[in-house]
Amino acid sequence: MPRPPNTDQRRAQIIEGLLKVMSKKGYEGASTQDIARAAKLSPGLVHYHFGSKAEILEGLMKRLLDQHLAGLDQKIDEAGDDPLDQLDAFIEHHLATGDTANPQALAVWVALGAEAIKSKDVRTRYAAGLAGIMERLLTIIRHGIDERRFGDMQPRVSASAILATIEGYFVVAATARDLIPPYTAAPALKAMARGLLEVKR
Amino acid sequence: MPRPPNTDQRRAQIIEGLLKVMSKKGYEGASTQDIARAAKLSPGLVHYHFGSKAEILEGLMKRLLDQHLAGLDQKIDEAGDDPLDQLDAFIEHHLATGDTANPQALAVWVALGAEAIKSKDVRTRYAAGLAGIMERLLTIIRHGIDERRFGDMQPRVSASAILATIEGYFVVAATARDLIPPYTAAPALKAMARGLLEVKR
Amino acid sequence: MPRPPNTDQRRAQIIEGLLKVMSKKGYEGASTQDIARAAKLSPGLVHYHFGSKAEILEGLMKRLLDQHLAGLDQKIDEAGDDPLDQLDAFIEHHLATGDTANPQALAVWVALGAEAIKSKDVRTRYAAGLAGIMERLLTIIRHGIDERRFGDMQPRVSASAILATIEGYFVVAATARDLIPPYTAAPALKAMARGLLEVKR
Amino acid sequence: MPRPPNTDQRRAQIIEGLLKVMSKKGYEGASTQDIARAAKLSPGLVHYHFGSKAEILEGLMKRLLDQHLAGLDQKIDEAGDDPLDQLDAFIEHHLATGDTANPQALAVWVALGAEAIKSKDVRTRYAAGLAGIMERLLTIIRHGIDERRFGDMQPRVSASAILATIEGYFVVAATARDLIPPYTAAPALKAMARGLLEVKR
DNA sequence: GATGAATGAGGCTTCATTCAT
DNA sequence: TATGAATGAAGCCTCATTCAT
Repeated sequence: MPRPPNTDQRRAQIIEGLLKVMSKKGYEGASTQDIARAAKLSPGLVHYHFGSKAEILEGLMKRLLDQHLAGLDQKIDEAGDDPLDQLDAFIEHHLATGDTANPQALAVWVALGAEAIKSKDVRTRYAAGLAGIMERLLTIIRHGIDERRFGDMQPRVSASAILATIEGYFVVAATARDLIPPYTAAPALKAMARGLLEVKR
Repeated sequence: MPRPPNTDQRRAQIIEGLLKVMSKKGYEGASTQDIARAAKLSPGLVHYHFGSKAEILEGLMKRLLDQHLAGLDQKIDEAGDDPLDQLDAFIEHHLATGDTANPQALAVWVALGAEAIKSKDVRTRYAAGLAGIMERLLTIIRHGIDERRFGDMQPRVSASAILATIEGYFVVAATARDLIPPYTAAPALKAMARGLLEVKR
Repeated sequence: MPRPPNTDQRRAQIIEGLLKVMSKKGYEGASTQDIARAAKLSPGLVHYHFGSKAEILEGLMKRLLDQHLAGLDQKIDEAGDDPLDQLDAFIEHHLATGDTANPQALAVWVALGAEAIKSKDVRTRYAAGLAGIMERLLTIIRHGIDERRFGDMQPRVSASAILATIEGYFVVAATARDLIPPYTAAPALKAMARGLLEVKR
Repeated sequence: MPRPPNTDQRRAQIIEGLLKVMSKKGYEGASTQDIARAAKLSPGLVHYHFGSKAEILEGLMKRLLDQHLAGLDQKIDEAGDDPLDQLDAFIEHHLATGDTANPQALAVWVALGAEAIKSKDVRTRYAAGLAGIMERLLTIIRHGIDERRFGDMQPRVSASAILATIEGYFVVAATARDLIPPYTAAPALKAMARGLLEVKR
């Protein structure tokens, strides 16, 4: 009499465990036992559901990106058809709420950036994540250019600059939050982006 | 007739060893043996010259920051008295040359950001480093405001935004360089900064 | 369907391993690997069941003292109500049987004395152990005084002297056994104690 | 032009260094560097004057014993010809002055006892030291018996018992001094010895 | 004689992973 | 599925000893 499979739930639990631990200790610092404890599971079970620590990380990245992009797409969608509104929605989704809400995800994201340097696998996924985000931005920018709301410039240049600013705010917020006056990140980036995109009116 | 002291040289060698290894494997991934090998020294010697691995990291951060700030100050100085020229010099020092020259230092800097989340010590130093860089930027911005070349805004907001963009370009360059069109980082940030600072003429 | 827990047994095994090794090499000389080998366990397992080498020592001290005091209390109990009989039982429990039986425990006890000088933790426990033994002795002596079988003197002075003699026999037996004529320790201490306690009849 | 040899002085310095360190950290805990530091000498010099750490210990034991026996012989000599006076002098030399004066030497002696269990070399020397001390005691006792001041008993039994008490006081004083009421060690041992030796008048 | 840098083995501990149940 | 014991490699660091000067 087989018990009902709960693999998905367990995997989610474990990924959540890694998220918690990793936000404080990084990836290498997160031992299997730490993860198990944070997930309230036994150590053996972790390797039952994941072949290796690296696989958990893979799962975590996927979850983080999927959630982020889903939320982002929704926000952009809700912004309507105006490219400037869409741009603002894009920026706010990344930087609003006390300049980057969820500090755990923030810390993990920064840790992932460092991990990407060491591991080709992580780098590939991390870059794909950034590319996915940038894709949304490019769509908005191209739309703005088409509508003549933005100047005629190379979208990739502007998009990568905006993306870089967001990434940079993440790093600074996670390591030296005091340097950023509260609630200024999103407005500042909006101003910068307007300069870059030569927004009309 | 003792052997001539060479501690300074050895310490520099070891720090250089950490730099090399860390740029590929991160801090935790850089084992004592790795560092010794990269420095072409015996493992025991590492701990003869440094009390702990953390101390080597401390030395590395100091070296990185001191060199960076020295170069930065010189560039700003050479830029003359015009605040806009100074701003450009500041930006170029960080982002010119194929969008951030020394890839090793770049990778290490990103790794340090991640390490800063885990270790209070590293965080303190890292934040101090960022603060030092920002201080230069604030000086430039205040100078521009005084001269009425920049609009009248809160310098810290602009400074942190510019700093964030630089940090973000570092991360993206180190992890997903393809996303940045070559040689566009400095110009893009200059454009953004002009928008933000309401540069006159 | 988990593997049945055997932590208690394993811990006992490891403590036994330390006892064996320590009796020959002392505490510092007993390496983790030595202990594991003596316990017929893998090195990693030692730290799975004990947080540190110091914890194993703690366990060993506890075991040694608990066993010793349990045996001692039983012997005193069996001696009946006569204080002189109790005293003799006390002395014999420590010094009979070829002048201190278990040579392993003896050697370990001497090593613990040395360790007590270096480590506050060990010192505290060691002193507590001595105090526990002395407590039994004090009870006997006070009982003898009450019954007017012993002279009227300060019990602590006599008790500490008797305790010192026992401790000293341990050291000499463990390091220069030849100096003690066989089977003379207990009788000699009994004679000394009688002089000290002014035993009547 | 050879410089004046100072080997003896240096050796004494180094031995003194070991004494200091060993009284706090034991023999294994006393690293070569520790010893050098305590002796205010360079690490290299330690091995220039002593072939190994073990040799320093050998030197220390010799110094400790020679000094001790010299002082002891003098005290006994000063006590005159009365065997009881000699006995008291013997006891006082070991236990007077706040129950064992020099705490450093005391701690080292206890550490040596533990070391004797591990190392045959140390054991041989340690046993020889004890034997030397006991020899003095035996001489006194035999003298007392001859003079009919002591009863007719086996001198070695009494001597080893007295020696054991002294050793034991050392251990207790070094590890749990509180258990010994101040200034009671010598008087208590005198009383015990009188019982044992059946001292007349 | 003297200095202090250099060596390399070994110690304690952590950890990803496997295994018996 | 689940548990938690078990393994063995590897990491950081200490240390007696040697060596170049």
